Amino acid sequence: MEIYNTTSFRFPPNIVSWLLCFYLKERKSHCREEQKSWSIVTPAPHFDGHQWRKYGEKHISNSEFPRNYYRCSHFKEQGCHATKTIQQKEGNDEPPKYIVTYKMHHTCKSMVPIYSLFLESTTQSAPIISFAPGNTPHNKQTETYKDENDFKKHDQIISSSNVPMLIDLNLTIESK
DNA sequence: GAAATTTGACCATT
DNA sequence: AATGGTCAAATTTC
Repeated sequence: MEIYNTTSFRFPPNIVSWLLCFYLKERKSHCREEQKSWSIVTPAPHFDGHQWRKYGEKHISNSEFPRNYYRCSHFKEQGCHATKTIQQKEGNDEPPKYIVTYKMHHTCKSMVPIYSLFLESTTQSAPIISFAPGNTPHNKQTETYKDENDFKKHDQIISSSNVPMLIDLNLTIESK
């Protein structure tokens, strides 16, 4: 087994927010089917494993920053009604933070997973998160967490790190 | 030329 | 009338 290439990329922190969404108390209500909208705060509001199409922008009264409106890119072909808004949080955060508010769950099947990220989950089954290089089909996952203990381990690692929640993930491509 | 974004108009709610 | 959400034509980007 010979390593011939190593890539490192910064892992967007909203994944961490999503994990916390599942494992902190409030996640229970946030992730219920009947929940209509839920929000996260993140410095990286765009990467959440789904493709979005911007359809509007509004200035909000008493807000310094405009609010951007996105809907799922598969709205037309697949009738997916998931939407989100992104608005930069007031204050001089460095890096800036954004409030991302989601409405409706995805009903689409994502055709082109960027890093095959599965964070949608029912409350019954444990969520599955898998990372794979772009364009790689799901059977080439490099990491899969599928049971709760796995997740708790992951969660602890994340929780023990300090708040700038950027994780460097080494992607190692190996030959036989 | 297709697909995504920009941007003012338009609409609904209060 | 003010506010926030959506539409859609024009524009930009790939």
